[in-house]
Amino acid sequence: MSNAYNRPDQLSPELRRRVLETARKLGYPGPDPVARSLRTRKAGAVGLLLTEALSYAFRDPAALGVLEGLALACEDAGVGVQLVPAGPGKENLDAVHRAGVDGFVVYSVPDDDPHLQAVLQRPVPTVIIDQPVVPDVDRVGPDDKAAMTSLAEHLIELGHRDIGVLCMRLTRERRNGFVPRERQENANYHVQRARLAALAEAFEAVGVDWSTVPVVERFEHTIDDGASAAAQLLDAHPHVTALVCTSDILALGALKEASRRRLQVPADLTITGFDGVPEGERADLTTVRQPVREKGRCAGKLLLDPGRRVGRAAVDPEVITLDTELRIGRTSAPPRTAEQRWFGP
Amino acid sequence: MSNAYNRPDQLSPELRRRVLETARKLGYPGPDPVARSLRTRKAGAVGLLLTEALSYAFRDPAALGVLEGLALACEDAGVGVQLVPAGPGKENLDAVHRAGVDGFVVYSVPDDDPHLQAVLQRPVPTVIIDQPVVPDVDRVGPDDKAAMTSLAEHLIELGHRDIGVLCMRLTRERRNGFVPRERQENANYHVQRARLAALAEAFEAVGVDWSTVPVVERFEHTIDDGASAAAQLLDAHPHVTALVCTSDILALGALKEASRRRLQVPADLTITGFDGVPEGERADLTTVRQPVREKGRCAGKLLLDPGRRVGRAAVDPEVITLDTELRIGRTSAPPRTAEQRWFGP
DNA sequence: CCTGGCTACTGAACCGTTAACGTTCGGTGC
DNA sequence: GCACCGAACGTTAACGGTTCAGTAGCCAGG
Repeated sequence: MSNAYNRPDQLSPELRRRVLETARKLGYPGPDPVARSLRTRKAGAVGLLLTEALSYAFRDPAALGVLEGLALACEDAGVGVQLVPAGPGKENLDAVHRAGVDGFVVYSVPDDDPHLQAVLQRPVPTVIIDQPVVPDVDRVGPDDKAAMTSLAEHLIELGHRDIGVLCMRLTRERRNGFVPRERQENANYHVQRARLAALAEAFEAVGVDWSTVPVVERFEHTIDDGASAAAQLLDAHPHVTALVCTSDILALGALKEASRRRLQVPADLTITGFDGVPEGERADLTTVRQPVREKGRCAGKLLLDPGRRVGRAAVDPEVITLDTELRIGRTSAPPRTAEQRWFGP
Repeated sequence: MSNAYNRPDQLSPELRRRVLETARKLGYPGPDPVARSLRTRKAGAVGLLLTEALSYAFRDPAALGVLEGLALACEDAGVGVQLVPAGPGKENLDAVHRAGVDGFVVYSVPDDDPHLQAVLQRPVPTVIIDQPVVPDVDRVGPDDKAAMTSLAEHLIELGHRDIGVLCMRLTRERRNGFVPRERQENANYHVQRARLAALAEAFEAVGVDWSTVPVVERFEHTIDDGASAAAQLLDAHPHVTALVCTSDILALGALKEASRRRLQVPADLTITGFDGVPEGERADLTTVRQPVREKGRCAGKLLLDPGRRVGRAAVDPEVITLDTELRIGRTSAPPRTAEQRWFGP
């Protein structure tokens, strides 16, 4: 029976024909994929764990790029991609336990995410994209520290010393507003932590007291939240000459707010992003471009590469660091001097 | 054992604790999802079949909307969404056969798609979005004919009689260029067929000879292909006063081409789309808005509603028609009169 | 004629879980 | 003190396919 479908060479064409015909007559719909999976120990799909509501992934262009890259890699290998629902707040660990997949790709979850724990307990290979860093687990991501450092140096070279920062959520609990230094350093999102730390280090190196630099956090990652964060920051610190945003989305929001306030970018205010999403490109944003699609592709390949694994564990846990590129657009320029501020350029 | 995990109420807390502890000591990773699926006959996931390469779905905002809606519905029900790779060209029916899912959502495939056949042979419920229409299978979609008729009437009212049409692929085989009427009527994509037919009917009703109306087809569905289609059409028929596009993406391409030619829209040329995607909204495109997200949501709900099914078949196969809305933007206006063309408005 | 080897096919064990069923036992009502 | 009942727990048979050992049948060589 099984042979008739899967090994035409093992039996005579005549018998195969007879078997298949009888099967058809009996209304047999072909081998059951689940039973097959049980026996062969291959589900033919990889799971994608996102910390966000599923629908969010389709809003954020960076997440979309990752998804696209992963889908591409999986398509090549002929396996499906299963979106595992794991919204924040409502912990649904069962979704992780119940997913019939051969491996997981975990995208950008906080250090202490319980879903991640659940994934790691499953006896299947796992690749983490971006964050967090877990010992003995493959990871794909850019060198956030180095990338942010190069961006910071660009701003420093331009002459900015009086900056403000807009960042994404730092913990799983909803919180918005100014972030004291301690919270920055204890953030559960490794990527945000690294970017903030890189900024702090670079600016302290040129004599800026980081504790005076305003950092505003937003839990939701949307253009509107970026705008409101920019507003909050500019209201309290109208003197800043540059807004450094830890994502392009936030930067686009900042641009929106700047335009609402009739601030010239970059003449009155420099704004920078991070990611290099198409929308940012269109706005000619100064940002760090990272190969989002490549991240997904790379993660998929790593997960599916049969040579790399014996049993459940990676042969040799790898951390793949992807190249980033500083992209200088039209949203960054030297700050106005005091005179320029009063008399115009 | 099973009870310890799934029915805490069936045994004493003491025993449960002991069982769980021993399990942990033995390194038992929890019930195997595949074996569970085999036994319970529930995979905890629904498959999404797209006729396009998986990565394409992440490019087309309309497809993305559908995906988002479906993900939303599935998230509510706690089931995953599995993207089934079924790129065009390379037929990979096995991907359909091997997918361990409780049902399929099929999005916009041609009438004669072999993957669709494979899906229908599987003993699981299926919902088709948009196309094709298959007897006894649930379908969710707008009334394309009525929607396109209302758009046509808008153009007719404005005074357009000399139009050109840009449409998406009409068959599975790659083909680009002008489309003779016969090919329009034999298109394997039901939606395109319906939209073209509605246009033809409406314009013939006001005396336009449809066989003189140029229709240009593009296999790929991108802004650039829309632009090249517009170029091809305008080169051959510079006199048209309106370009009707069967999708917003194509219309955005047409806008791009118009701007390249320094044609004023809508003064020199009216351009209309179909779908109502955010990008079109931003361009203030005249279009037909259809609730793409709702399509996905609706399909998911239909598929997962336990009351609607006995065994594999739908109790009462349903065709859900979603409302559309004519959205008049700033890309449509009355055509210039002959004098205006020579002397300006 | 017997044996050895080859091919074509058959049967049974196994994958890990769940759900149904059977057993035991302590408690309650008469 | 006996009969009955329900809760708690142990046992077992599928679920449907794959795989592998084993058998039957055949032909060739000794």
